[in-house]
Amino acid sequence: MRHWLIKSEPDAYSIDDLQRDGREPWDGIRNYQARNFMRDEMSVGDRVLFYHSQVKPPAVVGVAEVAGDPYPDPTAFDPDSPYHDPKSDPDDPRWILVDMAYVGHLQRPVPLPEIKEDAKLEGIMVARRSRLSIQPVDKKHYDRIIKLGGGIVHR
DNA sequence: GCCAACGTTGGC
DNA sequence: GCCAACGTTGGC
Repeated sequence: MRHWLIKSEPDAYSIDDLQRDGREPWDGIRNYQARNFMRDEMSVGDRVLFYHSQVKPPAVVGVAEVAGDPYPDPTAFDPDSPYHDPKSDPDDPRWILVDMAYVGHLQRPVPLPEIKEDAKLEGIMVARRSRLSIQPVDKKHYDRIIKLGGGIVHR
């Protein structure tokens, strides 16, 4: 099993939204590296840190899991979607996604400044100002974040 | 709101 | 195929 981190702006889609929905297609990803992770490297059941960006402070707030196999992102074909991409041909889809399912909240959020200061989290991608919205996370870093967050709780 | 980082586009 | 211009992300 691999571990990941996904970023979301809570104003657009928060961990509470994922809890309410239970399962959600992770659509709108328009970065090739992030797409490749979903298409080629994620497996059902992989655990995913859910990170809130664009808030003060940014923080890991919960955990999701990969809920299904990859398939074409339908929003790419929808002219009314903000994610519409006319260059994505339905016969050769450019954008691929997986569904994410809610696992739980962290007992308390782990803010970015704390991630940066923690010696055991040295090298974690999100501390390096990476703009990638889907990032692989080492198991030891994943475990450390869960520990700093006081464990996973179901609200 | 600023701006650094960085991915994408398009002219040549 | 290079690279300047441009657009977006996202911390601060």
